[in-house]
Amino acid sequence: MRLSSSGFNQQTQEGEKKCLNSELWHACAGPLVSLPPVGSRVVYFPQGHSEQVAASTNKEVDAHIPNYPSLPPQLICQLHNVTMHADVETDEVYAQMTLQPLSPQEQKDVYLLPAELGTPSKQPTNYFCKTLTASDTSTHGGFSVPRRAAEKVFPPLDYSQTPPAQELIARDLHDNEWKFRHIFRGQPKRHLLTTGWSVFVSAKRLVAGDSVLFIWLENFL
Amino acid sequence: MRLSSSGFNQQTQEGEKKCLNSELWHACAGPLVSLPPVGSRVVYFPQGHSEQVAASTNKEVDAHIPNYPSLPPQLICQLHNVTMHADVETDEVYAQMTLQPLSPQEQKDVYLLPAELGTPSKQPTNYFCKTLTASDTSTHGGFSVPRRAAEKVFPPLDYSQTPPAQELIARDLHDNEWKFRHIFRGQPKRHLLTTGWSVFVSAKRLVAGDSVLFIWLENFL
DNA sequence: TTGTCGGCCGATCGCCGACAA
DNA sequence: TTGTCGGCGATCGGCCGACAA
Repeated sequence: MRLSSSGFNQQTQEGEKKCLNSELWHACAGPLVSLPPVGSRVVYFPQGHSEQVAASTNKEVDAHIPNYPSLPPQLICQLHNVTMHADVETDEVYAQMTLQPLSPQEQKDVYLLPAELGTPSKQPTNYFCKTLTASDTSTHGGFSVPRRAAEKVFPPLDYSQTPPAQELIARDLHDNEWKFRHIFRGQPKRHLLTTGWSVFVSAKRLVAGDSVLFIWLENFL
Repeated sequence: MRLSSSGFNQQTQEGEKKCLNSELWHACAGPLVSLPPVGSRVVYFPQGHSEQVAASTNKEVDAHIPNYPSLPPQLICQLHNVTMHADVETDEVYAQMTLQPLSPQEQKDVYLLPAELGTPSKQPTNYFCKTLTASDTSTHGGFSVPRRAAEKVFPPLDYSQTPPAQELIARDLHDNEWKFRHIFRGQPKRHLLTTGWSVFVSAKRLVAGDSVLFIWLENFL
């Protein structure tokens, strides 16, 4: 099971993109994930990290990961840098952190919490997540948008037109742009993503059971 | 530029497969590559290896590769194991070797060359390699087989039929099976791979300029 | 409300010889 | 000898509402 995601933005100024990616990253990571602030002290467990790397990589890489029998089981470190990433292949989100072990003397020093402690992992409210059905991923048709989701998250349609439709432009975690035709049609009426959807499905290699997450950042005037 | 390859075999006994993979591996590696026999002594250059790994992998893996400033620039080792591999994504061939550093005393010991020294890197003779043209990789048609190659490497056709055709079954480096329709038709007559070829092209993500290598192992009665 | 389907039409795939490099 | 092309039938993609869960 995998998760793909897109964020819409209104092509305003620069600097929005970083904001979008951060919000999108947190939306994908979920509310249980919060990142420690730069400058804070964290505990690093070498053995656990080594086992995790060994388990998640193949044997060949194992050969390059030596044992350090002399290492203590845990190290008090200072966090120097945090960057948010997403796997190029799977869009799985992860964070990369630079840690520096503190000497025993440094550990005794007064620990001043960094002022910016707790840039909170604010979850976006204008988002929706759907598990893809067989029809959603089939080549036979498009993506069926749950009604409440479309009304809350997507830009409003002009319902005076027949059928109401618009082009949506979204960006994924890698800042790639995707275009979707959003239409409100059928009997009974429903929201659909048609043109552009199948390109997204095949590019992300989505199958039934995977999930997609959409967020919407801008306010409309 | 990439290289994909296939070997045909006649579904005889077991144990053939390993032979096929070894021959196919050497055919892909080329005549300049020969593997040292198990038990022989080899020289390992840690610095060169480290630089090579750093250059061929991304930055994140770099973080897991520490420096060993105290290591000597070269280590005399004994070769314990050699296995042949091919990259799952690209079919690039490589070998994995297990080395054990020898103590100074062991290095002084008499070095008995292993008896099996020089299992030679025998290059198969029944093979051909072709650089793919735009027509070969286009979805418009199949694969044009050079005439001499088809006559030397492929199983013989029954030319009394019109048109002469047969189904070829081949295995790649990962032992996956591929089926191709081999037909001799057109004016002037030529050998073509039609049905099944486009599946192979898209699965291996071949483009014009890549190469394919076919070998044929069995004798026919 | 929304998942799946039949209908339908246009785009692409893929097999064929013609032709020329 | 073989790379590319026009031709053409068959298949697939993808948009539509019908229908039912």
